[in-house]
Amino acid sequence: MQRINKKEKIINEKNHHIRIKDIAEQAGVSIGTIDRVLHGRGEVSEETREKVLLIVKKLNYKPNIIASALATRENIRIAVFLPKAISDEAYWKKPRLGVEKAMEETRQYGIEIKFFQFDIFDKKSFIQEAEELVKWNPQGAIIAPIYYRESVSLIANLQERSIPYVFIDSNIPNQSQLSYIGQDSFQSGYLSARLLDLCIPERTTILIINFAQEVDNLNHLRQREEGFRSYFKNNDLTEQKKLVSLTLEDVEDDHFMANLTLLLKEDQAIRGIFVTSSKVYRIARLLEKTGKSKIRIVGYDLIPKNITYLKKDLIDFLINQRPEEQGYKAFYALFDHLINRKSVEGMNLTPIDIITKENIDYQKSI
Amino acid sequence: MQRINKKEKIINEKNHHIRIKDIAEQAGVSIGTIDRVLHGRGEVSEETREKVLLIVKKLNYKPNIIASALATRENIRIAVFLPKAISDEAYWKKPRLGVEKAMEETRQYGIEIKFFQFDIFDKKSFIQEAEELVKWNPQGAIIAPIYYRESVSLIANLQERSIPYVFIDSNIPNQSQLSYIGQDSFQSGYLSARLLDLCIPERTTILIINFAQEVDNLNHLRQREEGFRSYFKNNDLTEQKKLVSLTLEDVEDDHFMANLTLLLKEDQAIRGIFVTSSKVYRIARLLEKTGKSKIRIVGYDLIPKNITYLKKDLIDFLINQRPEEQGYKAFYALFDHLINRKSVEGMNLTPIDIITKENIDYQKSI
DNA sequence: CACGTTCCCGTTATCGTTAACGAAAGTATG
DNA sequence: CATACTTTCGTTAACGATAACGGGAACGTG
Repeated sequence: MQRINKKEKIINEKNHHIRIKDIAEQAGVSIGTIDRVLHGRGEVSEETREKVLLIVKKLNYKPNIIASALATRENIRIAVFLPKAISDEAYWKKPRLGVEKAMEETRQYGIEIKFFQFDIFDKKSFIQEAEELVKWNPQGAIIAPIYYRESVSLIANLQERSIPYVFIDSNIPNQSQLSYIGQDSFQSGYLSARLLDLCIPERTTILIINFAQEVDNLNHLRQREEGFRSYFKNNDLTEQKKLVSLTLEDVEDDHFMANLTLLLKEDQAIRGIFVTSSKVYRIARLLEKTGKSKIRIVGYDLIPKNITYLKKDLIDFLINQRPEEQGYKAFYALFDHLINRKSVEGMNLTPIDIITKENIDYQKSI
Repeated sequence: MQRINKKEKIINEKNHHIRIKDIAEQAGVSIGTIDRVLHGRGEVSEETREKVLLIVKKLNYKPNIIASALATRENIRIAVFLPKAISDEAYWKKPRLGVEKAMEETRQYGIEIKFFQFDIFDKKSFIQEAEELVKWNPQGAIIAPIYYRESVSLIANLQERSIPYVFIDSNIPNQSQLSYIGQDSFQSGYLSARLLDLCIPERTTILIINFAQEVDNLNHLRQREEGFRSYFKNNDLTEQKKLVSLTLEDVEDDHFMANLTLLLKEDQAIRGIFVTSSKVYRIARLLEKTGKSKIRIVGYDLIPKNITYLKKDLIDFLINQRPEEQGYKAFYALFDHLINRKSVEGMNLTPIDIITKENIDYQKSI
């Protein structure tokens, strides 16, 4: 008995696909004309244009991007607009690494990347780099829209030149971004609340700590706290768990240290701390000195200092935003749009990873 | 002042790379000869072979896989050897989806995939499909080595024909697999223990439930339990938490239901249940009827039934193995090896995801 | 009518690699 | 020495898309 197994076999379309040559034949024109129609290059009469487009559609022509990449002479330029990473271990290093990884994978496609990195504390540098970006005249851009007003001005500029762009990390809704890649901050706060709620006894207090002067993700911080509080509201736990918000100005201050230590000593009901940013290591450092006892701590981001305290059991959970993956995906969103000519998802919410001492070593960055 | 920004600009190598033509020129031979040397095709004298290889190395030649894919006529065949998925929602559907996704992305590279799927309860079908696989004569294979002895025989066969293969889901150490892609079961059990330990009070009992007759991942189940128990040993918690193992034979049995219900009623100290497999929904289903009260439940895999109970708060944590990603990465391991000609990581341990009701909707499968 | 200009289009070299074809030289055999 | 065969190599047409080049027709202008 002969087994055919046709269903099991996925035949690649390499051996039977539509080429430009085929369209040209069907339409009775030259391949040069097809090229002009498909790329809006040169002049074509309306009549032949329509005829060609009809046949392209009928035959369901998909360009061979391999051949296209090979034949294209000019590089495609993609601009990456991110905050400067302050140190090597800083958060903003990571999206950049993701972009570079994706770039490395697509080396042969002839894509040129240029980073425009602004000082996160200096609005002027934001504006200046934005100008440089536009001057470079890229075919696509990856943008972290930290400053709202200035970002809107930048993207208006891009819009005008019909340069596609994707947002990363933060979103500005209702713009014409090709895609947004980032985390749902509200939900990550909501999740953090669940984790703390599971881990600490009833009738206790939870501290929510915000560090001020974090310009770059003010919105994130707010939404994380909102999500955190919503969890307790939605689950009717407001009676059971007391939430106390705290905004700390200058973290290196001894004053701050003393105050918080005092607070923790006085209020023995405090059994959980939620830090809305990656600065959670500062709280952990403090508790390392004064003794952590039974307090559970949740914070954000896998930066080295946080990982150290996670492994020392001084931080219990870290929420990971997969920043490398965000850069990686942002690049591929543009790649798919510009090179692959396929549609990309407009909203790409990064998974919310729960990281503990036990799974941190298995977490791949990309 | 002119800004150069050279450091910021990554120039793509498209504009200055070494071509086969360049090597041919340097070596004083034809491009046909280079081709023969690089691919071991046809006859070349030892003398010219060495000369060419020297220059290839000296110029650090990297083939342009774009051009290579375009010029290659014959498809590359990759065999995928997995258990048959019993239903649409079954676990084994997922690695296949991952392979298909990767396949779709590399459509233009001319790769042909054929699935050889065996009945997981029938060793004979394993052997038969393995024979079919070898007969197909692929250039690479993705293998889930469920049956140890039979797998060893299969890969001996592949070895002989120098067909590279990657293991997925389970590993057989010290074989010549190109890569292993799967989870560290021990560690996932260890992590589960941490989660339950965090969530339930001291001086309580935890039930470890194994479902028998799960041929496909007997080893996984064992290692998960081992990891789970190790957590309590390593952290000196054996006094504090009592662990009780339970192996259930036939889960649809009323007897089982009655027994477990009784056990939970009798022993009020039971506050946590760890199910070592994706069958956790059965326990959840049971507790839905009898009342869950304050018992925390951890289990494996994001199959639809489990997700339903997770959202109903009847399962607290699910451990995700990212099965789609495993298939996806297995494919790319072979792709990198066969097409990209770059080395691949021999050990690729999948991240151990903690999934709760709050982050399940943000979990991307690939 | 000569000339320039514009519009529309066909032809073809090129991207870097593959692989088929066959040529030239050397070796073996009668 | 003629013939067949082997070894070693060079040449070249693909792969599919791009884009430069230039040709011919139509039209306008003096």
